[in-house]
Amino acid sequence: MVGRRTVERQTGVALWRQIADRIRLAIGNGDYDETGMVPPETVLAAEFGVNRHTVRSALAALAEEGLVRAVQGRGTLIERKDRVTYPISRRTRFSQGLGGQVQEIGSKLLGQREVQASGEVAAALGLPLNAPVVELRTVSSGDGRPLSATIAYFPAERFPEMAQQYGRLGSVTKAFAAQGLEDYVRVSTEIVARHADAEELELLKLSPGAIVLEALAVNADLDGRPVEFSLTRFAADRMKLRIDT
Amino acid sequence: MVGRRTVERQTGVALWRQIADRIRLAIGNGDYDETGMVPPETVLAAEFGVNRHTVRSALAALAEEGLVRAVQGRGTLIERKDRVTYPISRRTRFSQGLGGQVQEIGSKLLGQREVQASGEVAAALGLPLNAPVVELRTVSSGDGRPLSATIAYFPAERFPEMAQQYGRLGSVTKAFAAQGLEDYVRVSTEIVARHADAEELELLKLSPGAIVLEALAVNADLDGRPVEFSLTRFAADRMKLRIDT
DNA sequence: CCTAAATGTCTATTGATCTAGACAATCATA
DNA sequence: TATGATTGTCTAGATCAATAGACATTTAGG
Repeated sequence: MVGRRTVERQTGVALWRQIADRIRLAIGNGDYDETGMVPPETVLAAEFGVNRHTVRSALAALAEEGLVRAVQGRGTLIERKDRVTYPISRRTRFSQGLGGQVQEIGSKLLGQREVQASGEVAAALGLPLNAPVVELRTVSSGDGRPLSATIAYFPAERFPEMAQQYGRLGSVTKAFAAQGLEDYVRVSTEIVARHADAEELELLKLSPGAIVLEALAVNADLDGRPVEFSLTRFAADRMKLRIDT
Repeated sequence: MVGRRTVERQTGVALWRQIADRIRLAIGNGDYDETGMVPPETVLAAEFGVNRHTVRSALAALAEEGLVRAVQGRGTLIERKDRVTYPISRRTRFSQGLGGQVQEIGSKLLGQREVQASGEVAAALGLPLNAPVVELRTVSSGDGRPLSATIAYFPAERFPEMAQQYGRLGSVTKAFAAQGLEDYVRVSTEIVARHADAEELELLKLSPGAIVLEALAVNADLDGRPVEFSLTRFAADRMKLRIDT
């Protein structure tokens, strides 16, 4: 990996947070797999060129996330190794893609309502401005930890029962099927990365200051008519996206 | 857009930096296109629930980046609207994809050498461990601003002149062609997001604390044999990735 | 059972960040 | 040419982040 042991000062990002991010990445890369432990605090402090207390703040943040557990006299043990891979392809289906990587996949419906399409939503779905659309907000989890938060929009005229069917079936694919749409494909996905905002911190149970990968996706039926526009925010420290082409 | 006007305290990320990130995002989204200006400092301070001085720190950081310019008595003018879209598809070619979005595309070769393939590189290229590979390090720019930094690996036995040809032609596609490979396709791309490290801050001329999108890509010839493994780090505040499927 | 290695806790100090308020300087416009 | 809106500058104080050092506590191992 291409990890460098340096931190930057006076950047608006606290040193303990930078160090926590580095250690989380190193754990995810398997750098500490031999021992199953993070190096001692004094060693990390020397590596990063900071005081031991600063390293302790970083480790405390990782312990708060449940990623490590410090044991007095022994060291800091790694509890979890992270980063689930989320595949994006023409046939992207959330639950299928994660198969095998996590034991339990959960999807929780946070809210549903009918709204008027904003400019962005209307353009994506090929609808006139202010056309009625169904909005679903969901959070998906793997092994009990939230992985992504999604806001999805569907044309209300074509899929009037979307909210109801999703609530019953717990799957977009099944909800489409129940309304006569047997198949659909991913048309485009746009990805940006940014800091998580307050709502995302709560929904995804992120440690504050974390990064989210935001994916804006359009799905269409086999005739090319858009059927879904979704905005998914992935916890960047728990997920990577994989595009197979 | 789904932008919320909240900032988090005691997160290890300074408020001025969070606010700078938000405003940068809003500018990129075209939220201020009507006026071509950022809202007044007092308004922003009220929106974010912070002191005006804190907003000023954020705007100073954006001015440092050349994104805005404050004019006493008038307001803070937007100098650049950001986020170039980088398309990822089976036929991903760096320079072609950006066509029209930026005037000048520049690619600078930082270094070249022959190294032994690490486990990661060997696995991606389908080579034995420690097989000889050519490593190229480059930085690409649009309109004079760096957009991405790449480390690319090529099988040295098959493409012995890779470094030389790239230096001469300035393009991976052309360098391949000069060595008898007429066509190649993108096989897979993995994307993660994280904070930029010190080297990336310098290479990409990022404001400290910024986020990078890291894309690990494998290209193969038409027989499916891998010809290139690359690790590209995009300046997340200047780019978005688009996957057309 | 001692010792080394590691984490846990405490105090004190310095510098960065954020708030608060006041006022100056500049620009657009009525 | 006033006036209001806006950015620029300064001071002071409060809170957070980071350093420094000392010592306690726990664990593993000789």
